[in-house]
Amino acid sequence: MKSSQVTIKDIAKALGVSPSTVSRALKGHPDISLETRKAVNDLALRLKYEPNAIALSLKQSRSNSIGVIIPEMVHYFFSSVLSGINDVAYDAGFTVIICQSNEIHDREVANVKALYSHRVDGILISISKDSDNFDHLNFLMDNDIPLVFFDRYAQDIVCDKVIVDDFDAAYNATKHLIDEGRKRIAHFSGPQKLLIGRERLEGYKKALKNAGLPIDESLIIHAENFEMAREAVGKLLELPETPDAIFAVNDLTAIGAMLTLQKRGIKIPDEIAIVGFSDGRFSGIVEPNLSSVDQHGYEMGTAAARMLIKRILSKDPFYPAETVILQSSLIVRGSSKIQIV
Amino acid sequence: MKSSQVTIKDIAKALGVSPSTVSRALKGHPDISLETRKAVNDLALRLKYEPNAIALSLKQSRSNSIGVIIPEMVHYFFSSVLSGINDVAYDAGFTVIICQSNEIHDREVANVKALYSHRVDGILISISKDSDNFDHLNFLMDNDIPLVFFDRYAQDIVCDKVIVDDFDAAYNATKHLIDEGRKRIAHFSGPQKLLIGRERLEGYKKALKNAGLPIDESLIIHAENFEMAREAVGKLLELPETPDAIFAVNDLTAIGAMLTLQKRGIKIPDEIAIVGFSDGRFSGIVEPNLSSVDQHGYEMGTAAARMLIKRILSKDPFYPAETVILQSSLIVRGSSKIQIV
DNA sequence: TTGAAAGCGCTAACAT
DNA sequence: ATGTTAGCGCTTTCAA
Repeated sequence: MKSSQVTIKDIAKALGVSPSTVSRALKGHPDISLETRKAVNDLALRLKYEPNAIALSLKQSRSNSIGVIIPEMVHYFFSSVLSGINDVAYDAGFTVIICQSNEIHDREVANVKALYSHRVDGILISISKDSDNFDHLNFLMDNDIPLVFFDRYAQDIVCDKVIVDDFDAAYNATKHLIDEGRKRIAHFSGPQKLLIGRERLEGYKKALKNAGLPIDESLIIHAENFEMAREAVGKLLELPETPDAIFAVNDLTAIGAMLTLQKRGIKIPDEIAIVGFSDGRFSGIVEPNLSSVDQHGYEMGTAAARMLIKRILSKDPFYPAETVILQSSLIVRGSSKIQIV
Repeated sequence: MKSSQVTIKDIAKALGVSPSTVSRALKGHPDISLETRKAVNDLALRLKYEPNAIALSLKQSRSNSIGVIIPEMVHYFFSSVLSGINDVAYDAGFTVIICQSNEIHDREVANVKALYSHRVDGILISISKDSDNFDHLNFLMDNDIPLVFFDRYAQDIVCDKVIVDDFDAAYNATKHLIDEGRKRIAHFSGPQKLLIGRERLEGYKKALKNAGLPIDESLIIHAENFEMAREAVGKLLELPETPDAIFAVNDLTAIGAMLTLQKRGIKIPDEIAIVGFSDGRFSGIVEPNLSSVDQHGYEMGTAAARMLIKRILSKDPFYPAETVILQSSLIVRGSSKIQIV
C-alpha cells in the first residue's frame, strides 16, 4: 500500500459529498445528518484518515505545539523538567519541540529562529550560561509569542517564570544542621558567577547569622566538583579547629567529601554531618544515605508548561507576568542525623 | 509592536512587486535582478522576516521535522541518545519533536498518531516495554513514513535499527575479569524478560565456557537494583567457596555490591574484583573507581538520526533496511584491576 | 526580469 | 442539510 496519505478530499470524493461536509461530519457538527455523519466517520476509520496538523496550523495560525530550549538534556534536573513539560503538554494536546542550546548563545538564537519559523504557540526556555544579549527573546515578545522562563532567566525581560528558591533551600539545609546541634558548619560553594552559587552561599550565611553563629571564611571553600571536594576536605582537616558539618553546593561534592572523610576514618554523621544539594539520584548509593535538597525538577516542568499553556489559551494580552517560586524540600537521611536506636 | 507576523506579501506590497518575486529574491534566484534582490533582502532583514515553516511544509509535503518516541527521558542513557539525535538533526536543519511513552503502549500509539498528524518526515523509536502489538508502526510503514529503531526494537518489523551488542559487551567484561586471573566470577543478572538481561547473561556464560571455566548457577543471582545487590552479596558470601569477581548487570548493582563488600572489610579489587554496566556516570564516585561498560548513548543517537535522515533524503524507496550494531567499550578502572605500583 | 494563477489540506462564512 | 468559495503563506509552472 503506497497510498499517498488520505485526505478529506478522498473521503468526500468516495462518498460523493463536498469536502466541507466531510470536515463538518468529522467533528460532529449538528447540521450534518446522522446518516452522512456515520458514513463519513466509518469511511475515515476504514481509510485510517488522520487530520493533517500542518494544514490546520496554517489555517488557524495556531500550531498546537510549544518549543523548549534547554541548555543540556543529559542532566538529571533538566531531563526531569523536560519530562514534566512533556506530560503536561501531552495532556493538553500540544506537541513539544525540544532544542538543546548546549550552553552556546548563538545556538540559542538559532533555536529561537527555528521555533519561531515553525510558528510554535509559545516557548519555554532556560537560558544558556553565556547569554547576555537578549534580542532574540525580545523578538519573540514583539511578535506576541508567549515566553516562560524556567530555572534560569533573563533579568531584563518581563515575562512568566518558574524558579527555585535557592536561597531558601540553602538556608533550610544549614538550619537543619544547626538544629542538629552543629556549631562549625563548612560550605562547599559553587561558582559565584552563577546566581545559584551566590544564593546558596547567602542562604548558608543567613542561617548562621540567624542562629548567632560566626561566619568563618576559612570554612567556605569553592568546590564544585568531585575532585575539588576531596581537596577541600584536606584543607578543612588541617584547620586548627575542624568543622562538625558540611553543607555542599551539590551532591557530587557532598559525596566526594563523604568518601574522603570515611577513608580517613572519620565517622559520618557522628563526627561530621553532611548535606548535599540534589543534582541527581546519588543519595541512595552512599552509606549512610546522603541528606539532600530535592529541587523538584519534574514539578518545575509541569508548572512552567501549565503557565505557558494558560497564557496561550488566554485571550487577554494584558494579563500580567507571573513568577512562580518553587520551594525545594530538604530530604533528611543518615548523613546528617544521628540515629537514636 | 503588535504586528501580526510579517509575510512575503507584506514585503511584496511594500516594494510594489509580486509575492513570487519576493520568494525568488529571498532564495537568490538568478532570474531576479540584483537590484530587486537587494531591495527585498534588505527589507526582509529590516522587518525581521522569518519564513513560515508551516506554510512551506504544507506546500512541499515535507515538514523538515522528525519525531522521536522514547520510553523515558529521565535516564542517563536515553537522554544521551536524545542529545545525539538533537545535535545531528540540528546540523541537518531538522527540528525534533520528542514524545515520551512512559513505557505505556497506548501512549506510544497516541504518540505515533500525533507525530503522523504533524507529518513528520520520519520517526525514531525505542519501543516501550509492554508493547506487543505493532499496528501503529505498520501504519507508518504503510504510509511511507521512514522508521528507525534504536536500542529496543520490534522483531517483526523490517526497518533500520541501531542497537548495542549486549552479548558482546558482557562477554568482554567477563573475559576481562578472566584475563585478570579471576576464576570464580559471579553475575548479577537483570530481568530475563528483557532482551538485554538475557544477552548479558549469555555473554557472561560464553566467556566462561570459552575459558574452560565451569558455570556455577549459585553464582548467578538476579539483582537489578541497589537493594537486591546488597542481599545478593550476602548470599555470595555464605557460599562454601566465595567468588573472586562480580560482573553486574548495571552500575547501581555494582556499586551496591562494592559498598556492601567494603563494609564487611573485603578489599576491592584484591579479594573481589567488580565490573558494572553503565547506566550513568556513577563510576567516578566510588573508591576504587568502577570498571564499567560504556554504552555510547550519544553515538547511538547520532547514528540513528543519521540513518533516518539519510533515508528521508533518499529518493530510492527500495534501499534495504540496515542494522547498525554499536560496540560498547569496557572502561577498566580500579575496581577490577590490581595496580602494579 | 517579473507577474498571475493554482494548489498544498483544511475550515468557515456565506450561499442555497 | 449541504455546497461554494476564499484564504492561511508559500512555491512554481506558465505566460508575458
